Amino acid sequence: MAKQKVSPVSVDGAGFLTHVAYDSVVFGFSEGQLKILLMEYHNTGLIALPGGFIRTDEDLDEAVRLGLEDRTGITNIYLEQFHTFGNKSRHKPEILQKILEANGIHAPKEHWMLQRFISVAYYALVDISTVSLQPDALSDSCTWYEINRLPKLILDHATVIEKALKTLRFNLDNKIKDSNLLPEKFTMKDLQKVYEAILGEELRRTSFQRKMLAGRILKRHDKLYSGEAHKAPFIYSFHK
Amino acid sequence: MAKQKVSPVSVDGAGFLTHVAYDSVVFGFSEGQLKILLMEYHNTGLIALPGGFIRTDEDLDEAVRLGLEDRTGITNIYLEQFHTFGNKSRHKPEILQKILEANGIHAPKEHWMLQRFISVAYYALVDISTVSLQPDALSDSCTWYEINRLPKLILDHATVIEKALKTLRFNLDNKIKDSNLLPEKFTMKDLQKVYEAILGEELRRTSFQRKMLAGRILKRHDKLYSGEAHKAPFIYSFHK
DNA sequence: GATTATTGTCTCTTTGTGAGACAATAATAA
DNA sequence: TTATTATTGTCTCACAAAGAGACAATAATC
Repeated sequence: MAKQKVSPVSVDGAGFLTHVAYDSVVFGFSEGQLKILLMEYHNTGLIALPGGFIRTDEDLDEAVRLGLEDRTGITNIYLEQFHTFGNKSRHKPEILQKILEANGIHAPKEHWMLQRFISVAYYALVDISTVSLQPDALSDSCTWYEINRLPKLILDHATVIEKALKTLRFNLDNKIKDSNLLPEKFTMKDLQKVYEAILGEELRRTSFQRKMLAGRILKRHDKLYSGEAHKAPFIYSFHK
Repeated sequence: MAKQKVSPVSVDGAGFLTHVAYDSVVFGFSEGQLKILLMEYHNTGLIALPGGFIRTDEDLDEAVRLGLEDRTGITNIYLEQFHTFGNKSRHKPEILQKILEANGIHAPKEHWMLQRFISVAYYALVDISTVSLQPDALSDSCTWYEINRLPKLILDHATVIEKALKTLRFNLDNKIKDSNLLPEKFTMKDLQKVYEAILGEELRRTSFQRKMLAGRILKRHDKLYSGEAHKAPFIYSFHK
């Protein structure tokens, strides 16, 4: 359950799969910090992960990809499903009700959006600098938050983020190549900064460099003359 | 979508979360072979993973655990969610219809069991020797199949199994301790056989032994005098 | 007491990584 | 032009983990 364009809806889930929703944890990186994209519902002060519902004629992956592209504006997002949350304690219809009310929608108790949801959670890795944020009708803001300065979130969204980060850390070596966390070209230091932000710890420069070069992930390009008073670093990109 | 006790049901999903199901890939080990538990629906010849639906008052994990305990008879199963399958191409109402018909249930087109499902998949690791199989009303058999001799399965269940095995292989070192694949006490060779069956490759005996002893997973007990003409192996159990 | 199959442990090698040394720059200051 | 400074690319040494094989120590049989 979360944020998506929803036209005034009928009591049954016409067009949507009832009892199923998705949430997405969008990781971005800028200023040496790992960040997460969060939405705020207007007139409520409630903050949540971007998410939505699945149309009856959409694949699950497709629904998540499209919903997210609507918001971030980028195509070719790296997206990965990591867990499905299905505790009955997640069901808090009063919160949904509050959001709907704030938007002038008076839904009866039986309304499908007020019923219990199983939520399939995905994480995404995007290059913040290439994204233009566009909040939708239900939300009044759409903001990057530093991973260690998150606001209070609705439902179990804090838990969802925690699990997303755990999964990302565990799989980082395999995922970094397909991630969109860095621009096309970057230095070894840039790459190391991303690793450090995600892992939440500092890494040895030399070991890191050796490890990265050992894998056949990186393609080396010209040097980058940044104008600073020291040796110029090589530029790299990921092999396709 | 799959096999579970289902009383003749109303058109809406009264008591169940519509559009949501679970499937479980139950791994077992015997005779040096990794096996999987499959169900056959009577009068149809259709073979499927054991699965079922989630009641509106059950946690997702709870529903899977209880459903599986019904079938295998063991408590304390090791269970882990690994993926949620949500392609729209999974929706094949004619198969469900066939199963219902074979059980004398004539469901109208709008029946909730004939609608599209998102299926949350779990895998379980059980010790075959401690399990007593009890097929339910809808199925006429409930059988262990060797992992590399699987029959034709309904829907995308072959894909589900493949992904389960991949996940299990990737996480084996972390999961083996909590698994129920072996009896309480076992030899190093027994343990190696399990690894080999799961990974699908042979392992070096000495390296394997060293690695297992290096981790603090195993407790060593007396020797096992099997009556065979060679040195007696130690017996081990997992530390709790 | 010799034979046979298997087990527990040891050594040698290779690979990966932590930790640090050091020469090679690219701009700036003298 | 030369020295200074910060940073980068690479090298060495130490150590841990894993592949590969050697070998002595059994438990039953011949």
